[in-house]
Parts: sequence; structure tokens; C-alpha cells
Amino acid sequence: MSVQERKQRERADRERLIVATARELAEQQGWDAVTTRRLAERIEYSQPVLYSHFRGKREIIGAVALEGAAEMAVAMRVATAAADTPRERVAALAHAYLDFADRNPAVYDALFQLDGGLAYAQEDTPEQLKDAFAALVETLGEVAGDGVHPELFTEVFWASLHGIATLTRSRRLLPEDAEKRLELLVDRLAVF
Amino acid sequence: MSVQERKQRERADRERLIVATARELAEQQGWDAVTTRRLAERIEYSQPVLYSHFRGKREIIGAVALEGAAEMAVAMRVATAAADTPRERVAALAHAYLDFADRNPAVYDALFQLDGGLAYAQEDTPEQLKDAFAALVETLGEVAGDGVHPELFTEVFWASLHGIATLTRSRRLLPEDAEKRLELLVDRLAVF
DNA sequence: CTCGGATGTCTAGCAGTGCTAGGCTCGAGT
DNA sequence: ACTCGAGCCTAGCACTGCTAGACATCCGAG
Repeated sequence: MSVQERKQRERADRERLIVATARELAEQQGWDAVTTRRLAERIEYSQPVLYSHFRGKREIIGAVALEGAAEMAVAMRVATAAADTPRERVAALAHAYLDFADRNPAVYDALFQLDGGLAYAQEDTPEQLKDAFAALVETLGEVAGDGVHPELFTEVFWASLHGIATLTRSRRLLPEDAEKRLELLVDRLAVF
Repeated sequence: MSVQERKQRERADRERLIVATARELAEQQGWDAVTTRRLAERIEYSQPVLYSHFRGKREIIGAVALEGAAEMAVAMRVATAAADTPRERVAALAHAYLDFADRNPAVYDALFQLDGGLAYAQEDTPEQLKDAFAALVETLGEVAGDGVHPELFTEVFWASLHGIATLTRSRRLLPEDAEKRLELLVDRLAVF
């Protein structure tokens, strides 16, 4: 019995190692560099071992995304907790969001650009994703304005942040005016 | 002399054929399906011919993007021309933008998601891209509000539309409330 | 304490990718 | 009429995600 438990524990450890290594490799050299061969080599197992944990590369991306969603939710809640006024909270949230995207581009891609095989905005959406969205609603709901659904407002605000994040990173928007753009967005969208 | 001219013309024709075929294939089956082999087969030449026109797949994506940018600029100008008030113009522009993204997902990806090797927001940015942005500024500049740079405002509005377009297409936002989101965005961001 | 069998892992390979070296063919210019 | 170069193709490289099948290792029953 305890032998089986040990094996299960070791398996779970290895799975965590795979996800952590994939994430590390993706952050270092981009997701294109995360090949099954390279990943297998880094964890010091052969490729088929990856497939005994995940159906394929897509599921590995999905696992990194879930890990990232949880971290992002924490980061956003920490950032908003210190702020006193609704306005400061929204600004802090927006900054925290873009900051996370900037510091963890590979994780951000796994979450919002790549296909990790995850369901979004549905009943069977993983808890981590629901909770990350909930973290947004907590701060944005109070500035949605009269007669506007908090969730709908949050979606619009989130989409705007997402657009800024992705266009800036792909150098389609110059990073210089980032701060001004963010100010404008917060001032116009939110109702204080 | 006329022989050389004919050859140049034929070369240009073939180049257009390559771009059109790549675009068609991408719209039909997605950019992943646009492989050099399949593309070569469709134009009834061997793969190396592609490389006598373009440095690689990236440049082909770039060519499709430029073609798309020109079309998008036209579509946005046509949509806004018919509207009388600033408010109607902005709404028409936003609809035209999302409509284009929806109807030409592969072209939209070439423009704003994939790497086509193009420079954005710089001096050496291709004319087609500058003009597409100019088309946005033409309508959005007049609703930027006092003391707000028209270009900066346009960037923010564009980024928001981009976020909505990409998140909706990747099913991270449900398409049901698309219209409501757009209304909210227009009402809040623009100053009439 | 031995041994059968399941569990776990690896090697080798498939079909596909972007891209290129080298040779062949055919037609243009002398 | 002949040469020679432009233009094109075949074949191949190193890589991708993924998998079949062989092999070893270790667990539990007798």
C-alpha cells in the first residue's frame, strides 16, 4: 500500500517538474523552443514519458496556463488590497495586469494567446480561470457604472488590457506611451 | 528587351498568385495548413520557387498582411462615409473593424497576431499599415476629447477593439454579448 | 525464495515541417 | 547553330509532435 502511495507521489512530483520545466524553457526561449525532445532532455526522461502525463504539447501549455492563472489572481488581489479609493484600485489592477503580462510573457501566452485546450467563460471552465476573472470583477465591478452588468464591464476592460498587452509586446504599439494609454483607459472606462 | 519585360510581368503575376493562394489556403484551413509544400503544390511549382520570391514563410505572411491592411482601410472608410454624426461614425468604424476581423480571420492574424516581419509604428513602417492606422485616426481623432492626442486615443481604442476581436475568436469571450460590449466601449471611450 | 506478470521506460521510427544544395533543361543572344 | 546562363526541380538536411514495440525492473503471490 505504502509502495503505491510513494509511486503516486513520485509521479505527481515528476508532473510538476514537467510543467515547471516547460514554463522555464518557454520564458527563457519562447514557446517555439519548448519541443518535446528538449523538454524530455531537461527533465532527464525520454519523450514518451511526457505522454504518460499529458495527451500532448497542448495539455502541457494548458497546465502552465492554470498555474499562471492562479498566480495572476494573487498578484491582482495583492495589488488592489493596498489601495484605498476605487480609482486607485482600478489603476493598481491595470498596472498589475500589464506587469504580470510583461514579466511572464510565456505564461501570459499560455493563458490568452495559445491553445491550451481549456474552456473559457463556461460551466466547465477550470476553477483557476474562473477565479482569475473573479479577481478582476472584485475591483472592476464597483466602477461599472449604473445599469451596467459588472461582468460585462469587466470583460470590456479586460479585453482592452489584453489588446494593449499583446500589441505592445509584439511591438505594434510603442512602449513609450504605455503609461499615458493606461491612464486614458482607466479614466474613460471606469465610472467613479 | 520585350522578352525581359514579359518575364518580369510573369514573375510579378506569379508572386501575386503565391500571395493570393497563401491567403486563400489560410482562410480555408488556417495558417498552420499553409505549408511550403502545400502552397507550392497549389501554385503548381516546386517549393524552391517560393524562395525565389520570398525569403521564407514569414515574408509571405507579411505580404498577405499588407494586402489585408489596404482592404481594411477601404472597408473602414466606406463604413464611416455613410454616417452623419461622430457617434454614428465611431460605431460604424468599430463594427467595420470587428466585421473585417470576423470575415477574414487569417488576414487579421497576419496583420496583428503573426510575425510577418513588418515594422509597426515606425518610420520604415509600410505605407499600407500607416494608412490603415490613418483611417482609424480620421474617425477617432474627432472624439478623442479635449487635450488628448488623437493618435494616442486611437491607439487605445484600437487596442480595445483588438482585444475584443482576438478574445472573442479564441472563444475566451462568448460571442453572445458582443454587441453590448461594443456599445459600452464606444459610449465610454469616445467623447461626443 | 522464486518466479510470473504488470508496470514503467526507452529506442527507433513515422509522417510531417521550413529551407537549401546541386544538377538538369531549355531557350535567348551571339 | 551553338553556347551558356537563367530558371526550375529533385533530393535531402535537421527538425517537429507523436507512437509502436521491445526491454528491464520490481511487486506480490505461492
